[in-house]
Formats: sequence, structure tokens, C-alpha cells
Amino acid sequence: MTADSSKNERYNARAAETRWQKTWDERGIFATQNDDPRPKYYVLEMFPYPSGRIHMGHVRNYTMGDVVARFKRAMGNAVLHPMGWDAFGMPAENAAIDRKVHPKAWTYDNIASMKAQLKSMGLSLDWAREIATCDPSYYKHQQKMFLDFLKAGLVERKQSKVNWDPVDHTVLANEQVIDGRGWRSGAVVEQRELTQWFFKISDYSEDLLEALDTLDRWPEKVRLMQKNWIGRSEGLLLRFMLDPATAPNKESELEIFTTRPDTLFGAKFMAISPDHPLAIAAAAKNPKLAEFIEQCRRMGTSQAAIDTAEKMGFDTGIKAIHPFDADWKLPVYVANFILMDYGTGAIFGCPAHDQRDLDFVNKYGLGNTPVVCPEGQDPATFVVTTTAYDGDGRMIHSRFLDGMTIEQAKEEVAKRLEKESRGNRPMAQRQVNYRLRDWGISRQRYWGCPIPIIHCAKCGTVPVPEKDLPVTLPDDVSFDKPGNPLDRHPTWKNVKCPQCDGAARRETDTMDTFVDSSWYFARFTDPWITTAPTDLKCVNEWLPVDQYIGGIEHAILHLLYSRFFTRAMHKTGHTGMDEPFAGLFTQGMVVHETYRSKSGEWVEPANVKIDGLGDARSATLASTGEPVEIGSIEKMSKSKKNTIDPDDIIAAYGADTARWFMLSDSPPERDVIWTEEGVQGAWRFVQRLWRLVGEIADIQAPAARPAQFGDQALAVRKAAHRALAHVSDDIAKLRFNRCVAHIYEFTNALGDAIGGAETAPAPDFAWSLREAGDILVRLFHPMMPHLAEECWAALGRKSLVSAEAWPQVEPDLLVESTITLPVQINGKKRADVTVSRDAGKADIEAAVLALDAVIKALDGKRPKKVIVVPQRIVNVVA
RNA sequence: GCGGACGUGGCGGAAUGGUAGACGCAAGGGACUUAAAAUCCCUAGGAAUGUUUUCCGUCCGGGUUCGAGUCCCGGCGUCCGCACCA
Repeated sequence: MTADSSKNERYNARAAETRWQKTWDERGIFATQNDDPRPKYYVLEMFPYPSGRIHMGHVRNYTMGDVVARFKRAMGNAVLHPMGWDAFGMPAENAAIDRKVHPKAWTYDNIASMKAQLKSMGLSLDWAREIATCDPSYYKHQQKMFLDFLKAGLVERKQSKVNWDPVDHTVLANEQVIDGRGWRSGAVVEQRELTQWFFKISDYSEDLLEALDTLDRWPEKVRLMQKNWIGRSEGLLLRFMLDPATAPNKESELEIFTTRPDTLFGAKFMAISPDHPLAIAAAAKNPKLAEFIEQCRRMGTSQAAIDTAEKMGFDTGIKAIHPFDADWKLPVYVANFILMDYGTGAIFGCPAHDQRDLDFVNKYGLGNTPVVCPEGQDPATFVVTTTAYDGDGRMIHSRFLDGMTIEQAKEEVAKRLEKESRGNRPMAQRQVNYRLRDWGISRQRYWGCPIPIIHCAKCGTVPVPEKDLPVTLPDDVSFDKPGNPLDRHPTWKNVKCPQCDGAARRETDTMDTFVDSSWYFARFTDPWITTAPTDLKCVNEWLPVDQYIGGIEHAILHLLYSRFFTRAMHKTGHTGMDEPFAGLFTQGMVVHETYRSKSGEWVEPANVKIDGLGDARSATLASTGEPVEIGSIEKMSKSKKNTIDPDDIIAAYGADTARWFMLSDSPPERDVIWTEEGVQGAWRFVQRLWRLVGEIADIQAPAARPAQFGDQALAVRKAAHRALAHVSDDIAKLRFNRCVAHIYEFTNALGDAIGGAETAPAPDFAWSLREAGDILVRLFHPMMPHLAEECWAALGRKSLVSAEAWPQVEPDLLVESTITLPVQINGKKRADVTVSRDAGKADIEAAVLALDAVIKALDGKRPKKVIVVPQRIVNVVA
């Protein structure tokens, strides 16, 4: 392989890139062998939804992963770097409705075009492991695991409230409900009770929470978000007896959950959810209450309504008896702010120390009694009016608790009530509650993984026998009517019961697409095995993923589901570990300026012409010259038309330029602003490297390493090895922007050195320039692999730089024989001092005190103190 | 409301408590050219100034330290996540 572009010509990125991509393909250098004996390293980027086109966010994400993959490969690892498609989901069905194409055809077409785009980026992926989650060869195993989970008690079928779109006949996710209406149909969303399948993720609440501490290569932010999402709280389950005369069906008690049992003597009322059985029982005998409950339910749907809803309650007339005072009766309200699915759906209200309860009593005139008094306040005068006090303090107005701290009081209440028993049960029980709910996976959709269950009138829900897997989606479906095509398919759902052979029907719900993405990383370790989801040996050798890279938007759901799923797979024998991702990195978004025409329409950047600078910048429509308003910088999105098509960039500048720019401008975890100037800068650098390497290639250098190096040669060698040390460290820590800066610095130094070179440089200098060139090309190879191959060939190398080892640092070259230390006087820099590398503190001090600036500052006096920080700085305190 | 992150030139950003502004972008000046593009060289935080030095400077106000962009306390601002979770 020889370089095409001659040294006087510009680097022709488009020609070179396709040529090298072909070479990599032909030689199969990115295919990973599972029996490779070298240390394994698994780098993975979140796989894309096949929308049809890649966007700049993908370019950034996959470039980062590719840099890591290429670096680790050069470091001598067996690297697994696969790619696949998160291929089920609603957009395919929407396309079917809007454009009359079959979801399957639409999806596979999209995969084909996106794959071509990804290939044009020059990613070092093992395409032999490509998977699409919509392929029966993939979802077959997902169905198998569903059945395994079911057997293991990790799947449950239960009723739950859902957002129901009455026009589209489907369940909507919360984010698909906008102002109480379906995002697609615009119909007012109803709350319905549906029987759905759930994964019992809440069985792992404690484990998922505790194990967060072991994920030390995850961003703190993500761990915190998951911690809050799991929402552990310690409290007390507490039984309140009811006054039987007031209870609708002579119910004897009401159980509540509280984290503040210490405030029991500040109780003013009880509140139960509109969905609480006691509320429903009471409503049966009280039409006005029934009406109130109905009103609450209607309100519940809209997010906005929940946010701004006023606290509302309805006095049921039921009286509860205070656990420490049989004569103390508390009114039981049905209240709109009590959730049925947290705790027991019932609380006692202590308004002085809980803002929600305070708002409530202030509305209904129930009053409040503070029972915790902040330190330094007089208990006799401490009152609460509109702001509840939830801070620390001592107990007051609380009988036997008075004077205790909150913690002591909690403990005392728990102890007393735990001991007291009624009807063979203690009055109170310590309990840990979690906010995390079970994961409802049923979707009334066609384009998803079928749930392998058969419903039989006689036998109930019957698992599809394993020999009958996969349950495949029927192809002959129509989308001309709303609702789930599986449900109205003429034959698909009619089957015989595997147990009794009687007429039965298939489950027509499909799985949430988050299920598909909860184990794809495991499947990549052996995507060929047909008999099981995973090959245990492979999965245990490769997992956990060493470096997972993706967007912060998946901080909670995808990453938490995957952590659960890996545990469930462990329990059912499909993995040998609990945590799927040892290292996680969340990259920032690609953002771009927005433009709007006079009429308020968004304008594509390609149609905008920018003039002027800074505040004087103005924009006009390129076609008509009509003025355009420059808007804020925002995430690239189709709706704001501020997207840049990677295809256009790759066609104009090449993939390497796009890759380099994506890494160079901002720290990887932060947003990067896409600018035309920035891209051009990256492109200029590509050309500059090509010219520089061309000059180096022309130098006649001895083959053997010279025994001695002169000053000129040594300076080049030091620059090269310093850059090498920095870049290696920066890539390992994913600090790509700094890595880019060091490559610029090195290139500048090397350019200067060559500029100063004679026509025929001395052998030692020539050798060092060749060495520097070799190092330079290998250093930028992970970021700009095509250019690197072209340069490598130009340097006369026969190998592929993509398959080369990372250069070795010579540590001797990193240390200088003399060092220049800044000298401060009273903390301000006033001079420099140059000393030999191994000068002692006394030598340095003597040299510093002899400096003119120091003598002048001391004015004949002795310094108060001289601080010498080795290798760093000297500070003279005058 | 709760939780978290961040705040440095014209811009993106560097800086284990140790020379603030690396590197890039944009800019200005110059060289080459008939001209342009490309390329190369020089300048560049602000102010003052006798061209070699001084003062100021990392959102604001305090503190710790020989020394603070960095650590601590209190504000202000921006962004993100969660949001009736008892």
C-alpha cells in the first residue's frame, strides 16, 4: 500500500478514507476473537435507534469510543468494540401509519443507510457481531429470559394505572402526555386500570442502591441521580385504630407509613389516597365523597395539574384513635396529594413540620402544634404559621418525648409501639420504603418483542413452551385503524393452550423497548450462539463493559434497567456478575446556533450567511438576502433546524476532520458548539500534518539509532516523548481535548525544528525527526485513523498503523538536567531561578537569595522564611 | 420546593493549593503573489509606562494559607435532574 497523494498535493480525504476503510475491511483487522489470549477490554457506545440518519451526537459519541478502542488495541489488548441497532419502537409504527411502509422494511432500510454512514466514519468496529433487536434471532432469547425470570419469581402480572389514549387505543408513557392530552391524537388522556406485566426491579432496590458505591468509574452525578430515583427512606409502619362507629364497614384500623414518628403528638388529621380501599368503601355510602374521588382522578392525568394542584381533601367522618391516647380522635380525610402506591397510601398529618400538611390544615382550619423546637428558640413562643419547620431541634408538647432529640424520639416511639400488640400484631413495625416502582413492560404495540404468554380460560396465564420460541411477529398487519394490530389480527392470537389443548389466545402486548437494550451488551460477547442468550464463558470473560459511553439522558432508566437485568440474568444463570458497566462516561451534546426568519420560521444554517464580528454579527438568508435573527445556541434538533448533516461534513472535509473537531473544542462531558470556523481549523490541521509528514518523509535518515544525540536532536526527541506521555495519559482518562492540545503543541514544535533544519540535516537530527514523525502519526491515529494510515505509508511503512503498537516512552527524555523554578516574593512571582535537577533545598535557597530581585526586595534584611517546593516553586517571605 | 453541577480573555477552554490564560478559534500587522486562495512570520487579559517595569485581574463579599481559579463560609447568576414519595 502506498500513499496516493503526492507530497506536493493536498491530502485528498475522500479518496484516502474510502481506500483505507476498504483495506481495513479486507484484512479484517477489527474482528475480535473470543479466544484471543491477550487481556480483554470491552468498549461500548450506546447503540443507536435506526432512525435512518446518523446525527452529530452519534459522530461525537462513536468517535470517543473509537479513540478508546484504537488506543487500547495499540496498548496490546484484545478489544471488543461492537455495534448494533435498538430497532424496535414507535417511530417504525408511526412511519407505517404516515407513509404506509411496513415497520420491518422501514427499520431494515434505515439500518442499511445508517450502517453505510457509520462505515464512512472509519470506526474500528467488529461488524461481524452486529445485532438488531427486532430480529427474531435476538428477541427469541429475550423471550426465553422472560420465561426464566417468570420461573424465578422476577415477573409479575398485576393491575396498574396507566395513561390511556382513547383515540389511539394505547397506553402512553408519561412523557407522551402533554397537558393531559395524547401527543399524537390530542385526545384527553384517561387513567385506566390495566393488567400488565412487571419486572420486579423493586426486589433489588437495596442491592441496586448499595452497589452504586462500588461503581467508582461512574460519574458521581449519575450515581446520585440513581440514588434519588431509588429513593430509600426509613420509617415506621404504624397502625391507627378506628372508631368503629364511624367506619363505613366497621373497619377496625388504618395503617400508615411515616418517616417522622417523632412528630406523632403534633398530629392533626389522617389522610388517605382517593384510591385507598377505605376511601372507596366510604364513597360507596357517600355520593359527595364519590364525586370528590372522581374529581381527583381526572386531575391526576396532567403533569401540569399535578404540579400546581392545590391541596384538597374531603372529610370522611371516620375517626382514628391516637396510638398513645385513646381519647384523642383524629379526622380521616381523603386527600388528593396522597399516592396509593407509596407506603400504605395513608398518612398522619403533622402540619407544623411538613409543608404539605401545613398547606392542608391552613386550608381546612385544623390548626397546628409544633412539637420540634429549634435550638435557641423559646418553646413557649415558637409557632409555625405558613412555613413548616423541618430542621433539627428538641421535642416539645410531646409528653414523654419532651426534651429528646428527633432521633431519640423516633427511637422511643418505635420501641414503645413495637412492644405493644393488638390482634397478635405489633402496633408498629420498622420499615424501609423505596420510591422505585416495579418496571411495567407491557406495551399495546406491534413493533416490539412479543411477550411469550398464552391466556387460557381454564389454565390462566400459560408460558409458551420453550420449543415454540420465538413467538414471532406476524408480517401481515395493517395500520389503518388505531390500536394494536396484533390484537385485531385474524389468526395470530388464536392458539391452543399448551397445557389443556383448549382454545386460547396469545398475549398481544409487546415488551417495552428498554428491555431490548437491557442486555444487548451481553449478547455482543457471543452473538452467534443459538441455544441460549449468552455463552457463559464468553459473557463472563468480557463483561463488565470496561468503558461504556453514551448520553446523560440515559442516566436513570436504561442504566438502571440494565443493572437490574444483569442481576436477573445472573440469578437465572445467564451471566456470572451483577454489574454490567464497570466504567461509564456520559458525553455532552452537540449544540449549534439557531436562526429565525422574519416570519418566525427556523432557518437551516446552510441557508444563512453571517457577516460581521461579535456584537456586530448579523445574518441574512443566503438565497434572498432577507435578514435573519440569530438565536440562542441549542441542542441540534430537527424542529429548530439547527442540525448539521454528518454526511455533508464528511463529503466536504472527510471523516477525520469531523472526528478531530468533535474531540478538540470542549471537554468531552460538556456540550460542544459546532462552528464552521472550528471545522475549518480542524481541516487546516489535517493538511498541515500531511505537509509536515511529507517533509519528514523526504529526510534521509540513518536506519540505525545514533549512539549520541546533539542538542537539536535531543530537543526534538524530548518534545516527542513528552507529547507521547501526555497523550497516553489523556486518552486513558478520556480527556480528549487536552490530548488534542498536546498534539498541536508537538506539531508546532516539530514544524519549528524542521523549519530550522539544514537541507541535509546531521544524521542524529535526521534520525530524531524520523522518530518524531513515527510517534506523531501513531499519536493522532486513534482520532484521525485514515490520515494516519496515509501518513504511515508516506513514511515508507508497509504495516497498517491501525495494527501498530503504541510507542514506548523513554523516561530519561522526560527529565531535564536543569530546571527553572519561578521565584515568588510574598506570594507574587518576581523572578526565575535555574538550578540543576538534583540541587538540594539549601543550594536552591542560596541561588534564590543571590538574585537581584530578591536582594532588592529584602533590602538587607534576612528573609522571614524561604519555602522551597521541589520541582515546583520557591517563595521568599520578606 | 429538594438535590447537583458550573461561573477564567472577544469565543471554546488549560492550570496534582505553587509562573493564571496552555492549545484552538476569531482578530490585527507583515511576508509571498499582478491579485486572490493557500502557506509562513509577528502581536495579542486590562491599565499605566521611559521597551522594562509597575499596578489591577479567574462572578461578588469574607476566611484559611508563605501562597487560593483551586479549600472553607455567605451571597448572586446560569444550567441540569427530581418533584405532592409521607
